[in-house]
Amino acid sequence: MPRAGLDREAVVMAAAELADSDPEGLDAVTLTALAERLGIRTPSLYAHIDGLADLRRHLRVRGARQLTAAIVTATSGRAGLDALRGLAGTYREFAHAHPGIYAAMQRAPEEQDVEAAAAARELVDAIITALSGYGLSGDDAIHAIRVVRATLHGFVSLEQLGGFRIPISLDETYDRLVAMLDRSLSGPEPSTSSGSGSPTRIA
Amino acid sequence: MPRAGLDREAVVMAAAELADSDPEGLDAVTLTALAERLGIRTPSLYAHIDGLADLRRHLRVRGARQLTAAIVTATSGRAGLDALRGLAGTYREFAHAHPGIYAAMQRAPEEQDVEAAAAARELVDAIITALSGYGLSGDDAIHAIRVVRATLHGFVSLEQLGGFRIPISLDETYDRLVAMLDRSLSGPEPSTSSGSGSPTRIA
DNA sequence: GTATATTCCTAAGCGTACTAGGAAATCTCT
DNA sequence: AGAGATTTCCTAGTACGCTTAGGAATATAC
Repeated sequence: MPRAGLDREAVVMAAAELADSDPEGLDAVTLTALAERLGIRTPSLYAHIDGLADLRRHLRVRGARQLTAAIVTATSGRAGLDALRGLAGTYREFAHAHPGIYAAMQRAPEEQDVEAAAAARELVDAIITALSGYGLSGDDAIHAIRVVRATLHGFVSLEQLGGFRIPISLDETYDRLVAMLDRSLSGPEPSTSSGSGSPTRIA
Repeated sequence: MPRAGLDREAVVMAAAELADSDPEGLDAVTLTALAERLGIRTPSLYAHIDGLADLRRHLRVRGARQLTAAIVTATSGRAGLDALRGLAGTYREFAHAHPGIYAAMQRAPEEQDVEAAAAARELVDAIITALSGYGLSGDDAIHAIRVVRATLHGFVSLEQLGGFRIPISLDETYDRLVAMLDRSLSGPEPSTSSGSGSPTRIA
């Protein structure tokens, strides 16, 4: 019996392609379907991954890294609204191009998964770096980054769930949302302030 | 063999309680676990629901209606920032109190599911009504409502996914997010305008 | 009180994840 | 190049969840 010459990368990549291409999305990623796509039997997958949960974990980490890289390339050398637009555009495009992976990233990781934690942290760091031109610091920076992440994720998530049904431009809505974020990031710190922590903490 | 005296409402309610109480969340809602909780055998559930997909559908609709009702009671008689705060607070509290149901609501409904579509529409209508005090109209209103929905959902979703790890007040972040929305809703229409549709369209 | 409908059951099928254990291919090391 | 060790892949089989079929007991309608 000839070997397929697989390794973990190939298996995870195939799973990612399956998740992104199948209309069922992430639910289409069964070990059976994945093995069939790779031309091997289901139990043979266990030579490369440690079961379905482990595969999903790899998908999550892979997606986070991919998105991080895309954000870095899209925002390096840019600042302010320019960087924010790059960030927002990249974020949304990633979700459109990789709906299955984006869905996989929306599962809470295990508590002790250090690899996933590191990948998530790098993603947040990339966003912080992209928005560093706004000159945020201390707790303000943390709150601001949280607001940006929540807003971008919320829009993309609702868009993917089919939450917007009226036939009016979603691009326009997204532009306005980005403009709102820009005003919020540029504007004066709100008076609600509660203590100023050490500068350049991480959100 | 005595009967348990169930009906569909009781079955769906038990499923909701299971989803909200179990640490596994929505994944804990299997027909086997649900039947056990109700003291019947798995196939007996089919007298009340039409399988797992149908059960999830009912959970989705039930959640949307519950959230709609909560928003209506929390915002009626209030306007402007007051109403926005009521809306935002209710939204977040609902997600905290009902994590399983909120998760169930984040699954794309079937295309032809008119009941789910109606429930979703009523939810959006409740938000529109809550924010009517801002005097929005036309396409601006649609974009504004979309931005509000995306932002609230995004924050709550990230919060549930464990996306915020730094030990800095999430309440404070949420307050700032709400303040940002208030400024955006109150401020002048952005110059990006592209046509003004008929007034009081629905987002 | 009888006929009908509903609720619940057991039995059985199918699909998916997973484990055990073995054979063939590849790698390593001299 | 060849022997031993490792890896990849296999078949066989278990466990569990969803689902259907068909029957018996209970509630409901007239």
